[in-house]
Amino acid sequence: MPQETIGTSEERSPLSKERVLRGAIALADEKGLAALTMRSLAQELGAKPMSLYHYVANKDEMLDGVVDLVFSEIELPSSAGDWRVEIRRRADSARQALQRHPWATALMESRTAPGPATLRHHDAILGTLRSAGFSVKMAAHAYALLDAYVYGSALQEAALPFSGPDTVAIVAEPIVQLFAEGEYPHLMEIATEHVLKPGYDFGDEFEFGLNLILDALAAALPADQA
Amino acid sequence: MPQETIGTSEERSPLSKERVLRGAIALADEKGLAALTMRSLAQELGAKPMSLYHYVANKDEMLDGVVDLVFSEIELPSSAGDWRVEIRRRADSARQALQRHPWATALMESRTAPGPATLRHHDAILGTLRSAGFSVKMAAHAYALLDAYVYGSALQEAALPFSGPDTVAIVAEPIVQLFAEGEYPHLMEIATEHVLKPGYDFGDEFEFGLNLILDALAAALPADQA
DNA sequence: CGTATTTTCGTACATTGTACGATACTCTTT
DNA sequence: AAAGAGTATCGTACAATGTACGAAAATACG
Repeated sequence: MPQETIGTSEERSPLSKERVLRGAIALADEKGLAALTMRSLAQELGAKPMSLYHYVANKDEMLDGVVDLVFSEIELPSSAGDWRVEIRRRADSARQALQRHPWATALMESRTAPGPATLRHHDAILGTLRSAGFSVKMAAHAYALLDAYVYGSALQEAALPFSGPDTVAIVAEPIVQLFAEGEYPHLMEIATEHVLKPGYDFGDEFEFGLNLILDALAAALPADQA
Repeated sequence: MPQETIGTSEERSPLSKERVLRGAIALADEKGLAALTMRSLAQELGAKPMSLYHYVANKDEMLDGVVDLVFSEIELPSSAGDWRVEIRRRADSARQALQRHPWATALMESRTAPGPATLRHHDAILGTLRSAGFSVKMAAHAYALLDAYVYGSALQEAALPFSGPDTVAIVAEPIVQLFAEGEYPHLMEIATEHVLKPGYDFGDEFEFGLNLILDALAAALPADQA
């Protein structure tokens, strides 16, 4: 049966690096990072495994590209306008991107080779800080601080067994029972009196920390400019 | 030649979960996380691969145990004494632990099941904050903030292609040349005027951020207590 | 001793990344 | 249209990995 161009709705749009990387992201989003294998990705794209290697040198390099693509989803801050607004916007945007792709945080660690989107991203933030009046040194400090916080929060959130407001209780209840023995009293306290309360949202923790950092940086700005 | 109890200095101390986990850490420290395979670990321990499975259910559970062991290396803060001193001590200690085991940061992401050392650790920090006078809610905020910062910094540091003061220049110089084209002007500026300066140490960035956060939390404490 | 339990291991298999070379396809030049 | 050159796809095969399964060896205990 050598006919094949009939109605098989298998879309065989031609491959490309772009399509490979986007397919990888989609697969990781859908089935998790562990399910992202060259074989399954090829199948998803309607191709055979070895075909991918025409667009990526190897899996590691592909993951580098994937990370850079995720970075490109993050809104860049502008150097004009209020720096606090701009920095906050990109922080929220980064958090959202890493929420959409929770596996990405893990990836960013192992990859040491930043791609163009990553570099552009870093450059934009530094530009915003410099335009706001921070000295070179202070901009570096602020940048390291903000970045550590954003990625650290993403790490925390990815490790949480729940996501979104009010979904906590379902998962947490049995866990709380486990150490009701009184071995971790303060964890208990936080859990029952804060996290398990209806309406709890991890996003609030994020906003609190971000505000605190921005306020403190704003307070340090005048002295730095002098 | 069926003799074997002679002088072969292969130490065949009996296996144990402890020995397996510590061996795993040692191997990851030495050869990197990718080199940590059940086979190589078994060899390191003078055993055969399948023997390990009497002490760990599978590799994933082993990694959970490894992460918990790394956590146990971090100094716990005390609830007595100045909270800022205590929190700082544990932050520095955590950074050091994650510097000793740079691969651990990546692991912490994927594992969702915290071990006893991890729980004890979290509990101790919350205890210190509560003793300092923070409200439940504020303690949760402060804790999330501090933790995100510490792990985020570890993530950054692990991604850096250098480590320790003054080792930057060697690696960074050629990179800087690469985008000397002027595409990333602010990165250039930071690089040449700050990071590449002799005496640069990433640890200084860490301390700056930690101080800023602690100061801001201290400032928020009185209002929170009221 | 023997017997029961624990600890160690040998073999085997499925899954992964990917090296290597062959095939199919596309485009230019005649 | 034919031929040739390049490009994109793929088939086959191999080494490395986690680990299921059950056998063997070591140990503990009556």
